[in-house]
Amino acid sequence: MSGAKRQSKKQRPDGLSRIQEMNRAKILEAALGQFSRFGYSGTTIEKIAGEAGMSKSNLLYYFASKPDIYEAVLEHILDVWLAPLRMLDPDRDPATELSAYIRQKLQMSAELPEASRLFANEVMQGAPRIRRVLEEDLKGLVAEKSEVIRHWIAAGKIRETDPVHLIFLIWAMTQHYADFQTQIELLTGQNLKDPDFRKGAEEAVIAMVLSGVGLTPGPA
Amino acid sequence: MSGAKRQSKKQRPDGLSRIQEMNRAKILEAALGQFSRFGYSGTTIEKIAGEAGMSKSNLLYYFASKPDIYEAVLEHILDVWLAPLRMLDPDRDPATELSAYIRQKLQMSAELPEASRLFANEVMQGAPRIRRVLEEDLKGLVAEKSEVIRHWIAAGKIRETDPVHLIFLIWAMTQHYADFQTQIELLTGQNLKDPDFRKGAEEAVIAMVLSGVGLTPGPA
DNA sequence: ATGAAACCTGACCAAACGGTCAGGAAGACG
DNA sequence: CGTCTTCCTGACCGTTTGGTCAGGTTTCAT
Repeated sequence: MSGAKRQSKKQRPDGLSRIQEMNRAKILEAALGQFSRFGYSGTTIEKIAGEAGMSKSNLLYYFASKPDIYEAVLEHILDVWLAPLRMLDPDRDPATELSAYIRQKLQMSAELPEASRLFANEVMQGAPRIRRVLEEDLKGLVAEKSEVIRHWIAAGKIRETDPVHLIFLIWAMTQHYADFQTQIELLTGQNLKDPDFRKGAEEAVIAMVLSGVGLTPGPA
Repeated sequence: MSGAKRQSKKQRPDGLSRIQEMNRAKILEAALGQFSRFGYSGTTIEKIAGEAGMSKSNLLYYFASKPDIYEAVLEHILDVWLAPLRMLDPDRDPATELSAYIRQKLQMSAELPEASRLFANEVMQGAPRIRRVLEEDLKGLVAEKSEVIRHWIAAGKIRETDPVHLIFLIWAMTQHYADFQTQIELLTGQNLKDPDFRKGAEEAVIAMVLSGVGLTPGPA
């Protein structure tokens, strides 16, 4: 009767109760940690539950099955993961855009290395659950951004380069710092969370990419 | 009594019988395929046995346990995997050496992508079984080859660059084509086994690295 | 040939895992 | 307060998996 419908609890349409929202978030976070470290098969729902501070039964109250959890985590991450590439702007100059893109990708590797590893894991196993997204969304996105790069080439702003390889190599370099974090730590004692090391990585990747497309590292 | 000891069968000291040699090889190959695709936990010894054309029981006659198989595969691969880096020669010119190194790494990604993926998998899970090798052998090797690069810098042959980042980025770019083979295939329909694509990858990586260290791609 | 060692098999077992279920505790609303 | 829904638990179950074992078959040197 009162004007606005109360939104505190029990909404079927879309919203979740406070408890649901909290617990689902805790589960997804714990699941990301486990799946990224131990892979799909190496992760048990009991460990996820433990990490999320609840019982296995309770976890199964929120997610019906293990595949359900895995897919939820994957979906939850994919958007974030592809966001930086979407921002490549053909109307700004390539040095700025490429530098910004690399910095964003490295930031993600620094702040969400688990996401990078989960994604790598999924792809290495043949991408059984994200084939569709890769074939459709990602393929389209890459085609679109390849066009941006070709546009820069045609305008004489950067050297002739294969756009697709360029994109792959930027992914490779930036994600490497997350995926091989352990190895990097063992060899250097540092990772992207050390500001100095991160700066070194940024400079190394940016220098390589910019000079690779025929741009001098340019002004500070 | 007879002068030379026969070597056909039953030698404890080191050699294996023909049957052992053959079956162990078949197991290791099958295990590489399985572990690299499904990870450690996602692989069952029964599937390995099936792939190797023998029964689970028989496989366990050759390797006492699953960890045993895994470690054997890993060890079997590590030498091959690190070989190219060992060959970096300070006395030859950097353009030749770096190009050759990149080509060798890409060749390995083309011919043994499973090995690359297995290695990546192991490292992503925290390198629990090859920590020692990384901390000792690989760390030493990287330090040694960093010195080579510094030597080139000091001699004015290449631009000032952080040697460790340079090595990481070469690893990243070359191994990416093996580790993310599925994604690359979904996006481009090609992989390193296509001669054209491989050539494109070689050119892209070499161009990027050489210009990254201040060398023009130079003569054909 | 023959006997011993090497090779192989199928039946079996205990532990771990994903998932179910009946029912109890806590929270929201009249 | 009462009651209805949501939230949570522990016991339980079927399957899968790594590994064992007793015994059979092949291989090979003599």
